[in-house]
Amino acid sequence: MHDLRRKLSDAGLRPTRQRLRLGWLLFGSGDRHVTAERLFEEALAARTPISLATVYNTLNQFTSAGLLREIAVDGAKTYFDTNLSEHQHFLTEEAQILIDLPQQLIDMSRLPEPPEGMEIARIDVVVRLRRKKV
Amino acid sequence: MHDLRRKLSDAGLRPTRQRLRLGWLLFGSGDRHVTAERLFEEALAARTPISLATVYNTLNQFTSAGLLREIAVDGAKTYFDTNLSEHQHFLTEEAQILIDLPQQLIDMSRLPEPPEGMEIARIDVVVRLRRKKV
DNA sequence: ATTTGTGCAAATCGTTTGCATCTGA
DNA sequence: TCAGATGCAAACGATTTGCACAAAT
Repeated sequence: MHDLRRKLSDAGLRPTRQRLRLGWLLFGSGDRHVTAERLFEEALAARTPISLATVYNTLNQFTSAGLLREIAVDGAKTYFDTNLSEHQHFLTEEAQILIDLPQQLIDMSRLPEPPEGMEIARIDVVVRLRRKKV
Repeated sequence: MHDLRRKLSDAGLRPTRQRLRLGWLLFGSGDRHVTAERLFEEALAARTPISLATVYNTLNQFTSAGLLREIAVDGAKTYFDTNLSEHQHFLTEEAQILIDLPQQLIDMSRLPEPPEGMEIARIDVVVRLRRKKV
């Protein structure tokens, strides 16, 4: 509880009602992958009066404060991940659900040389799944 | 030239003026990474009367016909790749330019077991680059 | 003649923003 | 008190779609 207030103020964010609520939903129960829309619905279901715009703003603020990580999945929607460690994802095509991959897939020893003057910022890996046809 | 007409009709697509033009721009000069907007500008520059909607439609048709591959980069824009082989990309953050990676990054021997009833459809890897700070 | 493609403008979808109003330190 | 947050609605940018017209088989 107080960790959360702490977490927010350490990040330079005022612990407002809605930020505490969203923080609680996000960080209260292990690793999570959420979209803005989803989190908005959860907040409403939890009787937290909040606007979708605030959910978007909050997710972005949490992300630049380093409390969340944005996940690069193509398509329209943006996902946010509470698991900040280096890891990758399964993505199920229909349900659009993300699952953490159990291990590193990248062979770091074979990382390519980036072009002159550039460095590697991040490597995104998404393993797309489809329903197995029988 | 006739390859292209051939390519289109093999794919069940009528070789119309605009499809031939776009096909020519796309497949006429090695591997390419394009957005709809970009290809639209090129077509106009090449004095091909075409509408942006048709460019979108055509890119999607080419993709479902297996002539193009969609690249999963997060963010708003969708990229299409004429290189159909298994490969990955560098992405420069500001310029939003894609570059083919010289080699496979994925350690295929360590591919994870997909969840029950699912199979791996595709693995997307994007190596994000940033300008090296001096 | 029939089917398929094209162009335009309007519609959609996720996300952002401007601005007036509220709220927490 | 007063900077910073919130909510709403309008703005946005990429993409899709509905429909009348045009072109290909």
